[in-house]
Amino acid sequence: MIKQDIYLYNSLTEKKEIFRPLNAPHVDIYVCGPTVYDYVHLGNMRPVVVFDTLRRFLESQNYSVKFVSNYTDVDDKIINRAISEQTDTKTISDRFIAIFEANLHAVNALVPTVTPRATAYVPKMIEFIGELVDKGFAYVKDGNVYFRVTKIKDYGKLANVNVSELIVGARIEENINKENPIDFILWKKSDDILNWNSPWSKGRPGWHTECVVMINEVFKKPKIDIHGGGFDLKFPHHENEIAQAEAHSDSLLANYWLHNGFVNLNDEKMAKSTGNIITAQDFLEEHDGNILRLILLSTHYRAPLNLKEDVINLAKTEILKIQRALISANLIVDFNQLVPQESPLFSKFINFLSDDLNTPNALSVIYEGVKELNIAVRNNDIDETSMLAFTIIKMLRILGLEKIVRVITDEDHKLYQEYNLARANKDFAKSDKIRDELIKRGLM
RNA sequence: GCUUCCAUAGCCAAGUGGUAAGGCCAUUGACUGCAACUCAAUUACCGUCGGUUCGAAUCCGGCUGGAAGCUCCA
Repeated sequence: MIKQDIYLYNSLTEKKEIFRPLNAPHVDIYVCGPTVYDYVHLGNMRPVVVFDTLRRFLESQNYSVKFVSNYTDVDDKIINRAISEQTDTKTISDRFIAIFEANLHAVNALVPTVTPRATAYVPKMIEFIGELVDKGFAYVKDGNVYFRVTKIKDYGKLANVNVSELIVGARIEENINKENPIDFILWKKSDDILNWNSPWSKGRPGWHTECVVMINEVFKKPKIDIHGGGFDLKFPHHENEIAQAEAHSDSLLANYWLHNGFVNLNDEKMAKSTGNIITAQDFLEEHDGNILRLILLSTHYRAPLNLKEDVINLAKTEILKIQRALISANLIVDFNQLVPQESPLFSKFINFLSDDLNTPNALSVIYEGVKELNIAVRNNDIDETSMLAFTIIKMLRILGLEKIVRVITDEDHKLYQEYNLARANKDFAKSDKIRDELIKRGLM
């Protein structure tokens, strides 16, 4: 039973639309994953957290989600790295996939239903490209295959770019092989260390083709519900995916195109080219993954997010605030026996998430709950405490922040009771000693 | 050059036509054996100029400042 209407901002139409899956309650989501040639940086973690949260939210609303995120393991950068390290590309890919997956785990992202690797689908890509050639949407030149963009009448509809202006824009590299400067490559002739035989040449597929084919193959259909990724992928990557899907299957590939904003570092774009980056690995070695997750959810997913020291400290403080409230609640109610009853706050929370995944507002509901919980605990209102704790934990789980909930042991309970007893007996020397221990355990 | 987007308190950040959510910080008070925690109270006319409107942070236009895309990129 689906609970209520959900609105999502669709980049394709540039407006919020009511979300209607093609085959409810099933939802198909594809998110462009990383090219696995190096450590990912914090910017790469944004789509991970955003779309994982979308998935969790949809599942909480009783949708059954097939969540697919690929690994691009066919790429010049991987080849170059493999050559410079005198190894093969698979070694490089495997290494950085493992690191990336550890990063995903650290931010408590659910494991995707499927994580296809481009290398596993190359024969299908060759087949796909062949069909485009047969249909006249692609042409072969010197062993390379290019997509004939002019065959797509409204090319540019996603990124809102104009073909003639693009050409005038002149930053497109001159390539005399192409019929048109904006045509993009589907098959690249190459005898590098990573290549496949094709009817046109020994070579490898183009990046834009990889995603389309993986979507077609993994979902076994030409059109899915949601396609996500960073803003920068809108053009040309997603635009070109759409063009190929239209040519191949007369489909726009996905009904809803979602794009997350960028992460800036100290007011500058986070980019490897300028060296202004923090790798996810480095950040997560220094800070808890929940901190990163909270930071990424504290700003609406489409807005830019500026990372700096203050923001990290703020996230730490906020997590502590939630933790403290739940600990004090846990000291008077058993979390294993919470009455499964939701506070009215819960529907407010869901309403915010239903409005284009407004996580900042959703978080504000959690803080509201925290305040109510603190009051309930102080009043020793067991029923209210139980209900609020249940509700807050449920909300945290939907945001993927449930790991911040501390587990209180029997020993902790006992210690706390001793503390209260000592205070009641005005044995302050003893109570202060216990207090130190409680603080040490993070319980006060 | 072309195309988009953004500009809300010391900081983070919602709100997109009816007189500014939430959090951090700060100040004051309550609670406390002292403290911490917690609770309560206080703190913004929304970059700027002009227009539309009974009414605008919210719509339109100019200006200033900033960002992104047009090339690999989350």
